[in-house]
Amino acid sequence: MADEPYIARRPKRADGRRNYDAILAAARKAFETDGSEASLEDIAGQAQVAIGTLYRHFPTRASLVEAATRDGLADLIAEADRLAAEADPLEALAAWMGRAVRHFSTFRGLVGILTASMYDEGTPSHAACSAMHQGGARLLEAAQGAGRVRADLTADELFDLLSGAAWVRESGPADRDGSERFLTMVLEGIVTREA
Amino acid sequence: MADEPYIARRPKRADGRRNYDAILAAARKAFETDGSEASLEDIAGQAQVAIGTLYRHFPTRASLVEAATRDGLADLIAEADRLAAEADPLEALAAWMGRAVRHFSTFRGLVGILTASMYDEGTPSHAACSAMHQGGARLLEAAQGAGRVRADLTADELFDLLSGAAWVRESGPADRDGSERFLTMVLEGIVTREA
DNA sequence: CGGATATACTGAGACAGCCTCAGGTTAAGG
DNA sequence: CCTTAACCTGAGGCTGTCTCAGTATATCCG
Repeated sequence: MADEPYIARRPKRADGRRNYDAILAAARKAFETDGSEASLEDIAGQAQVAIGTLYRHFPTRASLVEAATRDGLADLIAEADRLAAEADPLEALAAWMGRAVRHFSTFRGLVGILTASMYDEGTPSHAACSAMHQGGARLLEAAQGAGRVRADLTADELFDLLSGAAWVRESGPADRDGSERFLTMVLEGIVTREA
Repeated sequence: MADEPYIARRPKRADGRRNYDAILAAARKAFETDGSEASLEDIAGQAQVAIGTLYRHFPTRASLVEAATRDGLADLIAEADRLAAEADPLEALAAWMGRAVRHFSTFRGLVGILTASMYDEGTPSHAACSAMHQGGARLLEAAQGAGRVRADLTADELFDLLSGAAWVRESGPADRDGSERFLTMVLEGIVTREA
């Protein structure tokens, strides 16, 4: 608890809000193009704002990434709740896994930041990551309760599998998205089954 | 074929070889500690060599990484051949997968470089990566031929799974190596089987 | 409307890391 | 020894991060 994680707050003054939003929009575009390591100076330039202004609103790169992906993560968490109400727990889990992988690989570098956030409390995205962890764990437990998923799989392990799939998606060649098949293999296993 | 990939060659003069080796040793240590993004200036400093000397021997970071991991990759390839001679094809494949994952995560950032090399011919590690790809593919085919592994799994997909596991290993918390269980899940699948 | 004031903006500059290249050094062969 | 190709050096240009002293202005309130 040495220092509070920076959660960028929407500022009070009108010009502040304008700049905050402009920076966020520029950041989303830049992250999409160049990944999470996009130049902050470029982002500031695109937002027509001096570099100091960017740092005023987003003191760390992680805080900017967090703000840029906040809505998407919230959607993902909401989706977990929605799917939990579905009839088939295995289908719900599988569907959510696909969605999670897609969110994790919104842009290059995101999975890494999210994974780090999961285990480091002093990080802007930690709270949201924990919430997502819970959502995923609930879906997993439901599927396990129904006897559809092996009982010895932990939520942490599930997220390892999801992160791996997301990493493959963001790192592989542009013309091949391996994550779909990746998840199939994870679900079904690569070893043949006895009939 | 625009430009040849740069494979660092052991230089001719005695002082050149000395420096080359010193840089390589320093690089291995630095990569281990700081990952593949370790400061090249620091590495040069540790090797008691000016920065220009480092660049003379290793014109790109990738070429230094390639040289630093060349032996390990060669061992891995040799191991594939050795295991191919084993009795049980599935055991051979599984054993090799574990070994591959361990090599891929020798230090932070390696998997990314290796994955990029796999699909980009203009890269120092491309040749070795291709050889490794072949070795893995042979083990896979053997296991598939024996009916032990699902026939629709391609070698590319296998490497996706391995890369994912390696990435989890290098990115996860230091006190938990998720790659072991990761591979178990990949092999067996997380969905329960009908008896 | 006209201060007062907290909030916000600016951009120069310190610093770190990458990479190049012109100029100096030296090992090795004859 | 002398030649020469191989090698080494480190200043310097460049990009990018991050800070901070100085300046501007939105907003509130009388």
